[in-house]
Amino acid sequence: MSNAEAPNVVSLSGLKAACRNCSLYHLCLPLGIDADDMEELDRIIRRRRPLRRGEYLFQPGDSFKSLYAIRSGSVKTYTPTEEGYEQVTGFHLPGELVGLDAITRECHPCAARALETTSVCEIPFERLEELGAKIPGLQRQLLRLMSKELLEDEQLMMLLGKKSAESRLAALLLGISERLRQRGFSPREFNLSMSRNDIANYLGLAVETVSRLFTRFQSDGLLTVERKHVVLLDRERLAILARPSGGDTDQRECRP
Amino acid sequence: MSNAEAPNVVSLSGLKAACRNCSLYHLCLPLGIDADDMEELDRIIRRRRPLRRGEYLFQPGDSFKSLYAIRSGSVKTYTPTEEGYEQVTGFHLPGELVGLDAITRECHPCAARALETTSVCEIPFERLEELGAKIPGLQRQLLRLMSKELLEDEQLMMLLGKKSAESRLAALLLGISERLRQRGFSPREFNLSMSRNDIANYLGLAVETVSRLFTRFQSDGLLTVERKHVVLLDRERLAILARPSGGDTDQRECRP
DNA sequence: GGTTTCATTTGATTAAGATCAATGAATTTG
DNA sequence: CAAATTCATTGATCTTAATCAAATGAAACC
Repeated sequence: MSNAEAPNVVSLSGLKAACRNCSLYHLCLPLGIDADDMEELDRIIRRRRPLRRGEYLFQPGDSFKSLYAIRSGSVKTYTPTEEGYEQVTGFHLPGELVGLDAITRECHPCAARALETTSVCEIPFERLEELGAKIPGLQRQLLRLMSKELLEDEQLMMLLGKKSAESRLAALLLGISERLRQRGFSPREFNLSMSRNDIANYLGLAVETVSRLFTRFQSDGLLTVERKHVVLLDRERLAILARPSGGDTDQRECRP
Repeated sequence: MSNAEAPNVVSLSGLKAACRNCSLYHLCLPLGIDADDMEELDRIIRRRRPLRRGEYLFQPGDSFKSLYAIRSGSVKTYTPTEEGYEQVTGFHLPGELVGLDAITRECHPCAARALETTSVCEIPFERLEELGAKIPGLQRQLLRLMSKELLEDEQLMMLLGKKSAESRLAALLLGISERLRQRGFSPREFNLSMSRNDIANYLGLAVETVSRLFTRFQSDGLLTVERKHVVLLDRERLAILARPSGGDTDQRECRP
């Protein structure tokens, strides 16, 4: 996954800010943040050396200082449960923010770990808040991003709550595909940077089940998969699979 | 569930604002919002006639204008999926905010429906944002609340993702218990305002399974249940059940 | 008050996915 | 490069919870 070219965005030419190349930029700019504000935002952002696979962005209990925007690569977040086990809570792709769940407690409830070589921008939260007071659009955008995150979590809950193993994996793949598409990557063909184990853990399935599903999906002509590399051949049919398999819950619409 | 008495809060006496009696108040006040600001906040809040069981606070697709704070009663949120089915995404108790997931899209992705007679405060979001610009503590508190919501969703995801039916129900009961406790209600004894069907739907289980589990929990001496009324007799043991039942995922801690 | 309707409980059977066990491929390490 | 280790796949069996079916209980309606 290389950096995406910026599609139609208003006059970037005068902007020397490095944010220009950040996918997050596309999320901010359309919402009333102009070039001047953008530069100001850019000034508070810290760039860091890229993380290598397996390195931590933060660990549970670390005090919350910054949000992180993924520029390239990918990250998994997970919470260790009692005695060594862990539960993967999310995979984060370029252009996404990590660390939002730490704001309440002022310390990170989960760990964030690079799944591959990953570069991130560090956004010191205090400075972001100060800036937010000056730039109303930014404040609003931050709330919006968090709201979006909530929405995505809800969708995942729906997935985990109800559906068959098949639906879960189909929905995960389509979800990743869609997120990549939104950022200008190919929605059809991509590399799964996470292990089968991570996927299984995330979806609440056994590794073996995930493996079998990939095999089945492939022989059904839905996709091809080789190791990490996936090509979605029939997204339509995958979308059908991703839906509640049959009669889920029978609460038809009733009146107030 | 009747209204809770306010526990130790700083000099309320001079405060004529109705927010004084709202559980949400306890969430706002500790975080740097003083009495004056509070009055201002109070002025933008609209009170509405109580909802009866089954009435909607909003429906999917309704345009997003306001957040709602539950004052008493309870609400379920759910998203209708294709063709009549629904997925319950949350139960909301007094003192909790509903509607945060609508900020991104400016329209509600889910429905909110009263599970019993419920009174809410309507907080027009535009006005709240304006006020947020003036009162830095408020802005911060709003982010904090959203972050908290994210955290709770993550915890639920962990629940749904992985665990046995037993763990799920135990965790739900303990979760409700804890939320009630935080608001000054009894954590030991309460009424489940939602139907078994809602519980099953929320937890991703069949109704029959939920019913059997209640029966089993009761005969194991963990709780007593009669219709809606639940008494948690052994929260310790419930907490053990709520944990990942056995070897979940075997990813031991490895080095960076 | 009695009937209809809906919610809940209980039992019997079935199916989906977990677990156990083993092998094969790929990456890392010395 | 070979050995070691991790990761992925495949097969066989077992467990859990879903599904099917029915009965009972509670509440709403006329």
